[in-house]
Amino acid sequence: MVTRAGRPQRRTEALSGERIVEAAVELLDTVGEAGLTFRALAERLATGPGAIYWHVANKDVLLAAATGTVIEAALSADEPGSPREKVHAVALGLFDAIDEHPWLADRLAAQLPRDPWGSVTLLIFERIGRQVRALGGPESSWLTATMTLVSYILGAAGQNATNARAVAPDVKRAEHLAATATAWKAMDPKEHPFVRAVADQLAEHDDREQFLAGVDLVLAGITASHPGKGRT
Amino acid sequence: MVTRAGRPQRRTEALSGERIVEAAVELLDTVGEAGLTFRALAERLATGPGAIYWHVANKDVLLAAATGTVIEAALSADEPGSPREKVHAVALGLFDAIDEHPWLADRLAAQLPRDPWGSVTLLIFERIGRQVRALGGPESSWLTATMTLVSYILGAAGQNATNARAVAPDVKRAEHLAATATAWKAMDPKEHPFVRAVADQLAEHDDREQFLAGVDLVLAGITASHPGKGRT
DNA sequence: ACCTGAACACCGTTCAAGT
DNA sequence: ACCTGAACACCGTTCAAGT
Repeated sequence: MVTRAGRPQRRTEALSGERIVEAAVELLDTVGEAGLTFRALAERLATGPGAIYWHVANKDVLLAAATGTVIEAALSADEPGSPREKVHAVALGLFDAIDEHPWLADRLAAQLPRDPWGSVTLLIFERIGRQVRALGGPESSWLTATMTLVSYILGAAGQNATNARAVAPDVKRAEHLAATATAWKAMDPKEHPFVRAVADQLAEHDDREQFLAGVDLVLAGITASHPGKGRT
Repeated sequence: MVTRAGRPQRRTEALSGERIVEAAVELLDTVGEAGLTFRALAERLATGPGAIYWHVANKDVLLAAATGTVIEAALSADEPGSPREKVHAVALGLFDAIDEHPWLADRLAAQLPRDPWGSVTLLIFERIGRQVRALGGPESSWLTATMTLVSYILGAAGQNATNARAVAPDVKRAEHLAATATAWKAMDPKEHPFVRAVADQLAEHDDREQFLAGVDLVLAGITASHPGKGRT
C-alpha cells in the first residue's frame, strides 16, 4: 500500500505497480489515452521507460489495471435501498465514472470482455445480479435479466461518454443538441421520418435522466415478465 | 462505382476512396485492427503509403468509412414483418456483422458516437425508431424507448463480439463456458452468491438466443409502459 | 532485485519531387 | 490531378549493462 499521494520521500519512493497505475490514471485523465506513453509515464515517475516493464508486463495490462482501479473505486459505495435504487446507484456510479474518466469508454466495451468475465466484469455482474434476484422473479430468468441490464448499462454509459467527448469542449452541450435537432428537422421526411419526429425531444433531453429512464425501462421489462411481486 | 473485385485491368485500376476502403475491410477481416497499416494497405494496393492520403484524410476517417460500409451492408435487407420481427432483424444483422468482422466491436462503442449522430448511428436509430413508433405508445415515449433499445443492441453485440474474440480460437466456446461455469461455482458464497447461482445457466446459454432474449426484455419494458396495443 | 537508457522495429503523416 | 518514396517525429518493447 502506498500512502496515497503522500510524502515524496527523499527523491523517489521506489517504483511499484500501484504507483505506476496511479500515475497512468492521472495521465489518462489529463492528456487522454493518446497521451499515455511509456516515455511520458517514465518522465512523470522520474525514471526510464524500461523500468516500468519490470513491474508491468505491457501497455495492455497497464490499461486493464487502470480501468480496474477506477471502476472498483466507483462501485465501492454500497448504500442500502430498494433493488431499483441499488441498480440506479451502480448504474450512476459507472455513468459518472465514465464521464469523469472518458478514456473508460473505450475500455468498457473493448477490454472488460477481452478478459472475459475478468474481475471487473464479475464485480458489476454480481452487484446487478443480486438486485435482479431481489426483484423476485424465477431463478431461470436471472441470467437473461442480469445480462441485459449489464449490457444496457455498459453500452449506454460508454456511448454517452464518447458522445460527450466528441463535442468540442468549448461548445455548450445544449447548443450542440439544438444544432443537431435543427439538422434532424431539416431531413428528408421520406428517408428519416422518425428522426424528424423526435428531433424536439432530443433537444430537450438530459443525458443522465435519459440513461436512468433506460434502466427503468429494462427493469420494467424484467418485472413485466413475472407479474406478482413489487411493481417498481 | 467499382466493379467489385472485378477485372484487374492492366496493372492497377487507379486508386479511389472506395477501393481503399474495400482493401481496408479485407485487411481488417484477415489480420485485425492491428494489421491495418498504411504501409500494408499501400502494398496491397500496389502503391506507396503517401498515395492513400490523397484520397483519405487519415486513419480515423478510413476506419469510419470501413465501419460505415460494413454496417450499411448488414442493414440493407428490409424484410416485412411485425415490429418485433423487424427489430430482431436489425439486431441480428448487427450481431452477425460484428461476429463476422470482430474489429467492429471496438468501433461501435468508440467511433459511432465520435461522429455523434453520424450517418451510421442515424441509420440504426431511424430503423429501430420506426418500429418503436409502430408499437403504438405515446410519442413522448419514443425517444427514450429507441435510445434504450439501440444502446442495448450496440452494447450487447459489441460485448459479445469481444467475448468471442477473447477466447483462443482453438478453444471450443462450449468448453470455455463450461470452464468458466466451474470457476464460478467454486467462488466464495459470501462474496459472489449470485454468480454462483447462475453458473449452471451460463454453461448452457446460447449467445445469440441470449442476445435476442435481451431485445425482447427491452421490448417488454416498452410495451409494459403503455398497456393498450399489441402485446408482443 | 531493481533500474538505466540506448537500440530495434515499427507506426501515422508529410512533402518535395515527379508524371 | 494524381502518385512516389524518402524523411520526420514519434511509438511499444527489449536488453545489455549497471547498482
